[in-house]
Amino acid sequence: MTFITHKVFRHLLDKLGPQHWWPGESPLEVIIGAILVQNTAWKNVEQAIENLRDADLIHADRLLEISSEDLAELIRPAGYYRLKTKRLRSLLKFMVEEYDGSIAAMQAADRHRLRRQLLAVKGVGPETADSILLYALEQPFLVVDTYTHRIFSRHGWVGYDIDYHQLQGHLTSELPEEVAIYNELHALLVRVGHHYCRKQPRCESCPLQEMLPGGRVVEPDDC
DNA sequence: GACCAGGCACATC
DNA sequence: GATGTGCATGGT
Repeated sequence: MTFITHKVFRHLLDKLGPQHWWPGESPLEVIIGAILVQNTAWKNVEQAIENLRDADLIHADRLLEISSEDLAELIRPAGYYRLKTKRLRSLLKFMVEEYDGSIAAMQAADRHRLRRQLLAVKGVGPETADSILLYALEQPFLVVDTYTHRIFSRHGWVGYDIDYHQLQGHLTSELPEEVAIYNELHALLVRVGHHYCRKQPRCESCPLQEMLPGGRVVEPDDC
């Protein structure tokens, strides 16, 4: 048993320090961000969230009161804005109908049942659900994303064809089930993931390439 | 101008 | 069950 995940976590945390995630000011803002960031650069999401903040719309009930057209216009910078308008509304509707729009009520619910409920909302897949659970509700679910998959498969630590839940299980099986650890690990992987190029099935100069043999620190660099 | 970004649902075979 | 496609803005 090598516990590569634990080694990667220690290495990145030592080298880069805590990332203080999620970049959002309230649980609801995190939830909104989780939808808006789907297949989108965070930079674009920031502008959309700022628009909502400026309009004082970081409130589930107010967001459901305004028209879809108005909401779409506000979140336009995040891309896929018509699609994300629908997804946001269906998620907010779920929260209001099932939990009275209360973050505390969601936190008090059985976390596995809540996860299944979130996955049943159109537009909420496993990564979005886990992002909401971990970063908005502080429940121990590790978020797996394209960077996680790219990093671990490119180094040969897992097979390229591994799916979301297999990868999630592989990673969590080597870690204590703790919110603080899941929080940092995902944040660190996103940070370093930006330096892994999309194509090459194998890359010799990716950031963590030389981590294992010598335990040597490697600067993140383009590959 | 091409390529990419912290996914997901749906169509088609 | 696997594979392909639409969704869209903004930065490099």
